[in-house]
Amino acid sequence: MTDGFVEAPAPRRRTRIQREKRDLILEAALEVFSANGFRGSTIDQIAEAAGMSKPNLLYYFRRKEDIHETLMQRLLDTWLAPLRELDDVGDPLTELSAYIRRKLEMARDFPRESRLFANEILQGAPRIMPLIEGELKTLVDEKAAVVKGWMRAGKIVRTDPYHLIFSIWATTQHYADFDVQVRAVLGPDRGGDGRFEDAARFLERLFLDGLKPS
Amino acid sequence: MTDGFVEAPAPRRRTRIQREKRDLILEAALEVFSANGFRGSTIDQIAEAAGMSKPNLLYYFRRKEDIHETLMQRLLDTWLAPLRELDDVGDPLTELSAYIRRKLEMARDFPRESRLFANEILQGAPRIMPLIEGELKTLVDEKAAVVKGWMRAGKIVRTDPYHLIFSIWATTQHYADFDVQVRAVLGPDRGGDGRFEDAARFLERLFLDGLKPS
DNA sequence: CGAAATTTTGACCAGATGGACAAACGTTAG
DNA sequence: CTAACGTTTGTCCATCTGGTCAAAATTTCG
Repeated sequence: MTDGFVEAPAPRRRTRIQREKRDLILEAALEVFSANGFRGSTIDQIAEAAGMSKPNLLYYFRRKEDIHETLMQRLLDTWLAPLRELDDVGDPLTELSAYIRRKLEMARDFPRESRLFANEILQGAPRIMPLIEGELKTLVDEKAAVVKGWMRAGKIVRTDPYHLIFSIWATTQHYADFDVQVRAVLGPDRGGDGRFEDAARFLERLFLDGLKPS
Repeated sequence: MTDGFVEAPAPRRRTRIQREKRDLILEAALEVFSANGFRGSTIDQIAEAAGMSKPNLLYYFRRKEDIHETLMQRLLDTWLAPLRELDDVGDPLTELSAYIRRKLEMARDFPRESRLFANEILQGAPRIMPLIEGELKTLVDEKAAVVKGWMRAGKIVRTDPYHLIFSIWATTQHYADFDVQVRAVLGPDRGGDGRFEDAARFLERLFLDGLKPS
């Protein structure tokens, strides 16, 4: 009774309906939040997208913020998964290429997640700063150390591992976050489904060899 | 009387006060919009930031959307300036390096502009799609052709000029749009003012030579 | 089955927000 | 100086929005 549960109805245990409906709401909220941002989204919109009434939705999540918080918490794991897979053993250049490919696949397959995250960071990460400074930073530090090891071993060029990770994030997430711009600029011909493969080819080349002709 | 002016009080000509106050409002709106997004910002916030009352502000801009529209229109020129300077003559690799440096300087010196733009694109560019498909696309097409010329001449590696431009946008704007994340991950030591120089060094290296050790 | 617990709904509320308006106040040019 | 024009303010309004609540409907389980 006194322990700090933040979620809506669960004094003891989640029922089947609660699990189902909460998932439904989170899916709807992902759709709405990622398209309109937190403040740009209304509970009514989410409720409608989830096929239920507003008071009904509020039975499962007391407050709008709770939905967002739960969503972000679940999201972060998915979001960091590709980086988690970056493996110390195995050929460095292959590993990095694979990481870039995985991140690009995520931008293609989970653009809503990417935009939700981008939205949050853009606003100064008011609701997830602890996660950034905690879980995310820890993982980046760990993988930056791995990359540093590769550099010391002469397997890849000596540069800044942090900025390397940033540049991979930036270039890949760009295809989710700035999708409308990418499609508009490429035009109807080249902006179709093939754009991710083109991007993959380009990025692989860029990160391995740069632009200077050999 | 019948020509299509959208702006507030100007049946004929702007007065001195109108020019000054409108500039004041646009500056305040840049601050507020870039931090909270369009829907997340209120006229009251902008009015307060501009040091005037809400009705007074509404005397200069009839509607919230008008402020945003004017802001975006003025912004786009500044924003595309670095790309405009990309010059056909001159050494390609030097030109590209200079472009990257200029874009990074813009991310450093005009982060609010970058975030405002990112916010708008993230939401699907509902208010500036015409500018994207028009002015922006035209310029990119033009400069992509220049880059293509360099490739044909063997001055730089043969890849996709559009994705090259995207990757420069993405990596540089990242330092404005995702600033809080960058600073949080780098930590208090390395997240200080030096981060832009580190980024500049890293990006120059990446775009020229890639990661593969020679 | 039938009581208890869970879920759903309609009605309602308070505060925020975009915007209208007329009256008061300032400025400027003839 | 003063009339015309430009600027500022206080007040007001309709709508939107997050959230409450009690009653009704449904599900669960002994």
